[in-house]
Amino acid sequence: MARTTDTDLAPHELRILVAVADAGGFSAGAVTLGLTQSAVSRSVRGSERKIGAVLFERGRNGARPTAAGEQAVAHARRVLRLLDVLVAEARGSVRSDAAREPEGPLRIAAFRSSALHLLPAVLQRLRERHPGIEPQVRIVRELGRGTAGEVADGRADLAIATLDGARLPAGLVVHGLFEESYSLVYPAGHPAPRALPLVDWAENCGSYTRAWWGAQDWIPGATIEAEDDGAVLTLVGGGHGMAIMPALSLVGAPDSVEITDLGPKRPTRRVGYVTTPELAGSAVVRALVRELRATSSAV
Amino acid sequence: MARTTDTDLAPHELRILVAVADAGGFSAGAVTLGLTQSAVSRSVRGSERKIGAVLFERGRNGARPTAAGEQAVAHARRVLRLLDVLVAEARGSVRSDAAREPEGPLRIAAFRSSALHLLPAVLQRLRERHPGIEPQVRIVRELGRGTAGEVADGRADLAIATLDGARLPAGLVVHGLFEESYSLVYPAGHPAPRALPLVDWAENCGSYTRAWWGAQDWIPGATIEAEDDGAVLTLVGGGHGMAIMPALSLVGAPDSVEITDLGPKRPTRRVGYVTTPELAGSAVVRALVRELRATSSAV
DNA sequence: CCCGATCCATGAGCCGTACTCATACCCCGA
DNA sequence: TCGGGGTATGAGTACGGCTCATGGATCGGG
Repeated sequence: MARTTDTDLAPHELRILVAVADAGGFSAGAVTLGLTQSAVSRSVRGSERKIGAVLFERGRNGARPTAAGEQAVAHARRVLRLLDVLVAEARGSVRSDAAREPEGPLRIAAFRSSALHLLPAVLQRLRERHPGIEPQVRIVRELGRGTAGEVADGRADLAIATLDGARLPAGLVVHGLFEESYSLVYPAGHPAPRALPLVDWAENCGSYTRAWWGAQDWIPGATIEAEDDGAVLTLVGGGHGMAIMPALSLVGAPDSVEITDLGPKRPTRRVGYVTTPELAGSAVVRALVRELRATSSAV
Repeated sequence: MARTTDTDLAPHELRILVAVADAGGFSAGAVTLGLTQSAVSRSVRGSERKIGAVLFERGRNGARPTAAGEQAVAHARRVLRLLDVLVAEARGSVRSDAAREPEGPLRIAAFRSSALHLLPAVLQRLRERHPGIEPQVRIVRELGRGTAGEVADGRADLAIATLDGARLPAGLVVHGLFEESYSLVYPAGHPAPRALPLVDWAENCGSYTRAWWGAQDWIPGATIEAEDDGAVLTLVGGGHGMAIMPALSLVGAPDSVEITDLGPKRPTRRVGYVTTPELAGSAVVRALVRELRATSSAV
């Protein structure tokens, strides 16, 4: 005798859950999937009945996941990804059992400076060795849950992240790659850089420089807030201030800025990668990690 | 415009793949699912078309998975399990946001001595703390791919395994729990135990004792092959031989045997657990691992 | 050698379900 | 009170998956 209620969620139902969560509403989710709002509404109700819990709180403007909904959506992303891997690997294993080339899309979330100054070399090596892999880099600001959050939510397969203890990506795989130092940057030839206003940007307000500043006997007179590290560098180059910036942001800095070491007690930050446990073993992620490590150890 | 070919496998299709692989044929798989052979045939063809690879070799009596089929079936089991976990955890998170009780089945593959002498204490603690979890222990001989193979193939959620480097469970999560020593066991009061025949059992032919034997200046005169470590202990207790056995197999050994340490260069083996990346983060597996570690560190 | 047994494949038809369209509902702000 | 975001729901349609029945291959035994 078959179970009276079919309890498992079909892939398209999972996709709908994810789309609704991402889009923030049934109607919006419907358009991203090319479906009708009606279909989405029915599907979500069906999923909720199967699970036995309300997954979305319907409100005036859109729908927001409940606690159970958050759970379900996060899991749904993983199931969908695992299904992709299933198909890709089974498809791949048709050619040769042992030495099979990793191939397929690889979604990378990276913070700005890593995407500009670390990833290009990595991806070039990756492309040379595994032309079948199609990396997709998305620049994500290292704010809030940061790049690791993209992985946690299933929107990326691997994140290049700064590893401060604050962000705790429970249940994710985290590995350090290298530690980089912060340096003082100021307009080339400026006689008294410390008198200049400090140029900072949102992502840099982390725990790294706080402690260092606390130990200094001088504080900057004024502070300028810039959009990102690139803008900071431009401002400093234009003579509008000085900044404390990590090495990655200073790769390829123009001649108009001068960089000086901050001495043995300078602030540092660790850069590493974050991925999900189930992807850590997949061929594509393994290939990328190998190149990441190789490139990073050369830095 | 929708994708012209629907590429994802529905749960029932995955279940059919698993059933066919388990039953060894389309017809046999059909009866285990309560379906028609016709339905199974169509479904498998559909899955093969979606994946783009032949998954089963149809033969005279039954069907056997191809290389791609093995891959697909192992993945299918894992996807199905992950779907179960999705539903269970989302259902569980309906009661309270923070303190949510893990619940649901938890399939454990363990080798004999660990199931007899390690797991009972672990499962008792687990039951006390998480009464909603339903552990199912299956004893698997540590031969071939061993208990870890059960996890790799999706037939168990967690394996208690001996961690010799030989078995390489690529893509799985492996953690050590403790290291245990081998001891010499012989009939109590026997004057010359080394003159007795060596009693051994199939699973013990691992790499652990090999090296040690090579360094010894004596070799046993005869060897008796027993079914498992329990039988070995009985034979030794009956005065029919002596044996080299790991500590777990010697828990609760009868008074009729005497155990002596083999000195500082005695052989040892590592015992640990193996699980899949996607389950490593699930509440049920996490709960079990916690008790495993707690119990093991007390050993 | 043919016969039956035992597999899988395939054609025809039924039925559930997942979609669309259209409409109803609900709540808020102007 | 009405309009404009949202979601829910009724009616009708299309497709996919199921069963039944049959066909085709392959082997072992009288």
